Amino acid sequence: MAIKALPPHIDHHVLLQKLSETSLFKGFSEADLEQLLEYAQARRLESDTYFFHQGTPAQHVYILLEGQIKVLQLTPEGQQVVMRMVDPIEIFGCVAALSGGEYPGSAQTTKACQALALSHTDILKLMNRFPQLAINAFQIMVKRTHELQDRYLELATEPVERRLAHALLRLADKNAKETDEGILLDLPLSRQDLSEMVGSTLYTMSRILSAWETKGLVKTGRERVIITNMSKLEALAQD
Amino acid sequence: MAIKALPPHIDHHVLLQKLSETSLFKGFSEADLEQLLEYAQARRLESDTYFFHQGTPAQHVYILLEGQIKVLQLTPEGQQVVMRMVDPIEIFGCVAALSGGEYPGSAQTTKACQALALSHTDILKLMNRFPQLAINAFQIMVKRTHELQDRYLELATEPVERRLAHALLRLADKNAKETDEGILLDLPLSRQDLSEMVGSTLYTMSRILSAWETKGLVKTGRERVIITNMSKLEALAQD
DNA sequence: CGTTGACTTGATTTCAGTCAATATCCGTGG
DNA sequence: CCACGGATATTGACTGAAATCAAGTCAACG
Repeated sequence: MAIKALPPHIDHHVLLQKLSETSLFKGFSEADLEQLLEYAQARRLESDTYFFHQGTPAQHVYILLEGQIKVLQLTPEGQQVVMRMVDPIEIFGCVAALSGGEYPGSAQTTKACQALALSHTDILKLMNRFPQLAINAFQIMVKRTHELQDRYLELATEPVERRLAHALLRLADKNAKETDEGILLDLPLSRQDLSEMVGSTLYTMSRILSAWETKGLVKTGRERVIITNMSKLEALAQD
Repeated sequence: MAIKALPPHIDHHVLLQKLSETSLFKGFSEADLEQLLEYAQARRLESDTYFFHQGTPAQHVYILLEGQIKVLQLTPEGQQVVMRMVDPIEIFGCVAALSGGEYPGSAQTTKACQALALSHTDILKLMNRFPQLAINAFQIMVKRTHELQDRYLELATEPVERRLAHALLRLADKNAKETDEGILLDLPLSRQDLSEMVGSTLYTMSRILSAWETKGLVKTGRERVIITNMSKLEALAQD
């Protein structure tokens, strides 16, 4: 029950409640979760640090409680590509850790983060005890694969501008914060970051955002994007 | 034991042998396989037809015994992208059918094909009886995801020429056929097909292949590619 | 302030897509 | 057997989207 090193501001019951809503632990009773948590370790990381690095043996699955991370892949030439953004109550590192290989990418924090870690071996044990855990993991994989396929298709067929629109809409889905100016994407978001999500360059991002700003679709600032006209942006993304 | 509609030229024992080597049925005894096959139906399809279409409910998992198929995805604008090629003793349709949604792509035969079909519901039953089946399915998903990630990275960072080189090398891995001229890619392979694998156009494919031919890397013909200088092609793919 | 990192903008280049014309191969049927 | 028609492929000319390169601006922060 006692999770090592979990900071006091996280209420135990709220935590259980939250966990029972994650895709990994969906359908688990409080008692089951208590048992699961026996194995969990808390991890706290500052902004701009790494939970794990590409190519290292995958020893842990993580559940993000607070903050945000991005999963990066690095090409041999050193170019970065953002594979996905992870927000609280999502798991990451699961593909690698469940199959027992190496992490295919690096997990970089974009804010201060609080997470739970479960070791590779413990997870397998737990899956034996709770078959539902394996089923849930499988469902997560399936969903992940679909998302990746969608983005692959996008990358193969759509021009940069539309890809950027899609990327912003996806971010808005998860990180929307209403303000009087519009929908603020609530995360540090440089032109460089955007270009890595979209498979382009920071220059092109800058140009497109400028053009959109004059058209009244967005307001931009240093590492900030505010969507001021959602419907027009959606129209742009589709056709 | 008796599989409906399986043509006589397929020997039962050879079939069992083959199946036990597939990633889905790895580790299964002959007796287990016999039981599994109770549920299997044979499907025979001509070249250039479809096992299933994108967007239809995923009712079956298929195991390809003979021939070859490609899994296509179609954009709303009608552009095709080849997600992967499937060769004998691989399974396809598994992601969708195991998760119970719709097929995310279409499975088109490139040759006459012989396959076994297992229904969605039967597979779930069998997974209960043989937990190893679920584990194997999971491993397949993991591998598939990795491959897709690799190709995503490639698409996001590499120029067309290198992507084509990679695509040909991947095909050579699975469909190599030694000839006196070099390594023949043993499948009907039009410029159009290549462009859909690489995310480009048939014109660009034609130009690149012509250039390569004058450099002595390949020999090309109508729907044929022969790799004559593998090491140079590999060098091109890497850097 | 001065330095630094994020951003913008213009000029230029390049890669690859588009369009159009032509060539080549292959099966089919007269 | 040859001619025709329909894929399939090649090639050239052109265009365009986006990358690259190069200044330069702006805001934050010690």
